[in-house]
Amino acid sequence: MPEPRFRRRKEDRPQEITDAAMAAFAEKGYAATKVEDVAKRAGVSKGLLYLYFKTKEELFKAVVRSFVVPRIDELSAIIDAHEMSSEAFLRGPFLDFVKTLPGSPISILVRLMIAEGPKHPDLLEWYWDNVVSRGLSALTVLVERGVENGEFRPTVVNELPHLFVMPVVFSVIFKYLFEKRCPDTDKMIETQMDLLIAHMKGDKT
Amino acid sequence: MPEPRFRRRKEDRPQEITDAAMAAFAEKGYAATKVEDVAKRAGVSKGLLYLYFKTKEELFKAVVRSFVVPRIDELSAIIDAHEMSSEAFLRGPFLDFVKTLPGSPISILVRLMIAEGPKHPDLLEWYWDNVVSRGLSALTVLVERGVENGEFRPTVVNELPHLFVMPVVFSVIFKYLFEKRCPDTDKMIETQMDLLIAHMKGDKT
Amino acid sequence: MPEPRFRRRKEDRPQEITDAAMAAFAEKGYAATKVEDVAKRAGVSKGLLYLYFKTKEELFKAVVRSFVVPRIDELSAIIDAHEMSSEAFLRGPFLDFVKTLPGSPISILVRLMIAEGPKHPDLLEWYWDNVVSRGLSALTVLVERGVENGEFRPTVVNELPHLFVMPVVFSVIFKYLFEKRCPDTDKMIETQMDLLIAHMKGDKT
Amino acid sequence: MPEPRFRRRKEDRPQEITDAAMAAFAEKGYAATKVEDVAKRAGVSKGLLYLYFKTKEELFKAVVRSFVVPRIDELSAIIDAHEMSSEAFLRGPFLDFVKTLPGSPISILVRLMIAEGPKHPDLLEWYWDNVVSRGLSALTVLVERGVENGEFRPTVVNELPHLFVMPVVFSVIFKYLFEKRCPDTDKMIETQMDLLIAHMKGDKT
DNA sequence: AATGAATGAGTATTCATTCAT
DNA sequence: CATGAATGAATACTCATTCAT
Repeated sequence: MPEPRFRRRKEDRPQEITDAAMAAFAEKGYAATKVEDVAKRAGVSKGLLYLYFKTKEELFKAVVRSFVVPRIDELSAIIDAHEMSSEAFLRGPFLDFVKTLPGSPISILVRLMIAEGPKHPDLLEWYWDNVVSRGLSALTVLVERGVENGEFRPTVVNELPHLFVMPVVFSVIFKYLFEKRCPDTDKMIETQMDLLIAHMKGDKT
Repeated sequence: MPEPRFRRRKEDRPQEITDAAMAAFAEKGYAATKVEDVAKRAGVSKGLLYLYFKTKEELFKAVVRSFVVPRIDELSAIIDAHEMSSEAFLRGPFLDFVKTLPGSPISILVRLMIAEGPKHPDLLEWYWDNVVSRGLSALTVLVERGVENGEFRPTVVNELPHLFVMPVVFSVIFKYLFEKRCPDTDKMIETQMDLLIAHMKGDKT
Repeated sequence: MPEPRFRRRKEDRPQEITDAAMAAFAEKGYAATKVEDVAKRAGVSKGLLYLYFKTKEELFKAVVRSFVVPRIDELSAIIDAHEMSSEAFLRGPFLDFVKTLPGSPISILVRLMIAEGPKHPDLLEWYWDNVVSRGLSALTVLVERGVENGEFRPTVVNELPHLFVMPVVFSVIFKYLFEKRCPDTDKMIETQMDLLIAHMKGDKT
Repeated sequence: MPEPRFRRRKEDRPQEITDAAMAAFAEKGYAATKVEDVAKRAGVSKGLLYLYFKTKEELFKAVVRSFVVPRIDELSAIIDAHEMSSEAFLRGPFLDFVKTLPGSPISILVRLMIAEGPKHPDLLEWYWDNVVSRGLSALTVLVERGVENGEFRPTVVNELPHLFVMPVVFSVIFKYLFEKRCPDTDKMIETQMDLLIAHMKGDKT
C-alpha cells in the first residue's frame, strides 16, 4: 500500500512548519536557510508552506512567536501561583526557570533576534512588549514587594532588574560562540543571584 | 600632469578597505553588505579589493582582526603599566576601558560575531585565543593577585571572571536591539563591579 | 433543514463561470488572472471549475465563444429581418449595432484576442470561421446587392468590406489605450460610413 | 584559439539586447518571454542584461523606445523636408512611409502595446506624447494647411486625423491575427486615403 | 458532485567572483 | 596595478493543476 501523496492535516501544518523552520534556523541561521529546506524538513511542499506563511519573513516571525509565547505563559503561571517571599521565589522557581533557558530553543531565538532582529522592527517591538518589558516589570514588582515587606533594602537594583537576566543572555551567547570553553552556566546564573540578593539584603556575602 | 599631492599609498589600501567594510557591515550586517559597496566606500574598484582579499569572508575576518587587535594592545598596555591595587585597577582603568566599549565599533563586532561567527570557526578560534582567553586570563590574574595580597577573599569569582564582562556584552546587545529602552549602560557596568568587589571583599554593600 | 429557495442549478454553472472569467479577464488580462480568482468570483470552488473546464486555456476559449455567439446571432437576426435598401440598412441597423461595440464586452474580447490569440490557433480559426468571415461575407453580400439594384457603383469596397469595420476595431483599441484622449467613437464610425457610402454612390460628399 | 569568454563592448550592448528582446517579444509576447532567453539571443549572460536594464519591465520600455524613436525621427525629417501641396504630400511621402509600417517591427510594437500597454501607464503616456499626439498634430497641420490654401474644404476630418492612421492599425492587427486571410494592406491604406481626400476635396470619387 | 489542501515546475532577480583590457 | 564589464549559480515566490476527503 503506497503512502498517499497527500495528507490533509490543516490543523497541524502551521506548527509542523514552524518547528521545522526553527530547527533549520537553529542550524544555519535565517539568511542561510532556504525556504525549500524548511518545507522538506516539514515533509511538505514549498507551495503549501507559502499557503500558511506569505513570506519567509512572516515565517520567521511566526517561529519567534510560536516558541516564545508558551514560555511566557509558563513563566506567568509560575509567578501567579507563588505565595513565597521574594527571595524564596527568586532563588526557587525563578532560578529554576531561568536555568532551563540556555539549553532550550529560546537560546536559538536570542541568537536569531540578534542576527535578524533589526531587520524586523515590528518583531522587535512585539518582543519588547510581550517578553522583555513584561519580564522586567515582573522582576521590578518582585523586588519592590521585597523592599516593602522588609526583605530587601531599596537599591539601584530596583531600577536595574536587567541584572537578573544578564547572565542568561550572556550564557546563551557565550555557549553559542565558544561551546567548548563555556563555564557552567548554572553556576554563573546562581552566582549572579547570590550577588544581587546579598546586595539587596545588605548582607555580607 | 602634476602628481596629485596626497596620493594614496599602496600600504594604506588594506586598512582603508577594512575601514570601509566595517562601516558597511555596521550599517547593514555582513550578509546584506555587497562587496561592491565596500569597494565604492573605499574609493577602490571591485577588482582591486579582490586583489587584497581573496573572498568576502577573508575580508570579514580581516575586519575583525584589524579592529580588535588595537583594542587588545591598548588594554595590554594599560595592564602592563599599572602598579595599583587590584581593586583600584578594576575600579579605575579597567572600568574606564570597559565603559567605552558599548559605544565603540567593538559593539558592532560583537554583533557580527554573533550573527556570523559560527560560520567561521577559525575566526572564532582566533578570537578566543587572542581576545577572550587573554582577557579572562588577565582578569583571573588580577583577582588572584588581589587574593594573594589580602584585598579579596577567594571566591567563586576566581573561576568566573566572566562576571566582569557580562554587563558589557549584555549592554552591547541590549542597546543594539532596544536602543530607546536601554538603561544607562555605565551604571549597569559600575553596579556589577560594585557587586563583585563587595562580594570578593566580603563587605556589606 | 430547509432547502435554499433559489438553489443554483447545475445547468447554469458553466455560464456563471464564463461570466466571472470574462469580468476577471477584462480587469487584468488573461495571463494575470488567477483561476482561483475566477472561481471565487463565480462563487465556486477551484475543483468544480476544473470539472467544467479542463484547463485555463479551455476556459478562455469558452469565454470567447460564450460572448461572441450571442452577438453573432443578434446580428444575423437583424440581417435576416431587414427589407431595406443596402444604404438604409448600413446607415440604420448596422450602424446602430456597430456603435454599441466599443462600449461592450466585445471590446474586451478584441483585446484578449490580440494579446492571447496567437497562442490559440484553433481559437483564431474558430473566430475567423464564425465571426470575421461571416461578418465580412454579410457585408460583401450587402454591398453587392446594392450594386445590383443600382444603389452603388462597383468599387474596390466590394472586395474590401474590412473598411466598414476598421473604425470599430480602431476605436476599441484607441479607447483602451488612451481612454482620456479618445475622440468620439460614434462620430468616427459614422464618418467612415459617410465616406464609404459617398464613395460607392459616386456622390460629392 | 578559443573564443574569449568575455567580450567587452559596453557601447553596443544595450542595442544588442533590445534587438534580441524585440525579436523574442515578437515571437512569444512579453509575458511568455523569459529574460534568460533574451540574454541568450543577445549572446550575453542574464547578469549583464540586468546591468543595463534594472527589470524586465525596463527592458520592455527600452525596446519600445529604441524602435519607435528612429521611426519618429524619420517621419519628422520627411515632414520637414517637403515643400509639396498637402495632397501631394499625403499621397506621396506620407503614404510611402505608412505603407512600410505593417511589415516593420513597428507592427510588433503595436501588438505589444495593446497586450502590455495598460500595465505600463507611464510608457503609454510617453507613447502618447512622443508618437501618437505628435503624429496626429502633424496630420492636423497638414490638413489645415490644405484648407488654408484652398486644396481642401473644411470637414470633420480636420478634427479626426485618426482616420488617416486607422487602416494602418487595423492592418497590423488583422495581419497579425489572420495572416493568411489578410487582404492587401497597401490597397486598404491607399483606398482609405482616396476616400479621405475625395471627401476633403468635395470631389466625386 | 464539491471542496480546498497539496503539489512542484517555472522565473525574475541578486551578487560574489573572474578576467579582458 | 587597476578597472568594471561579464558571468552564472543560487533562491524566494507564484499559480495551474491534482486528488484525498
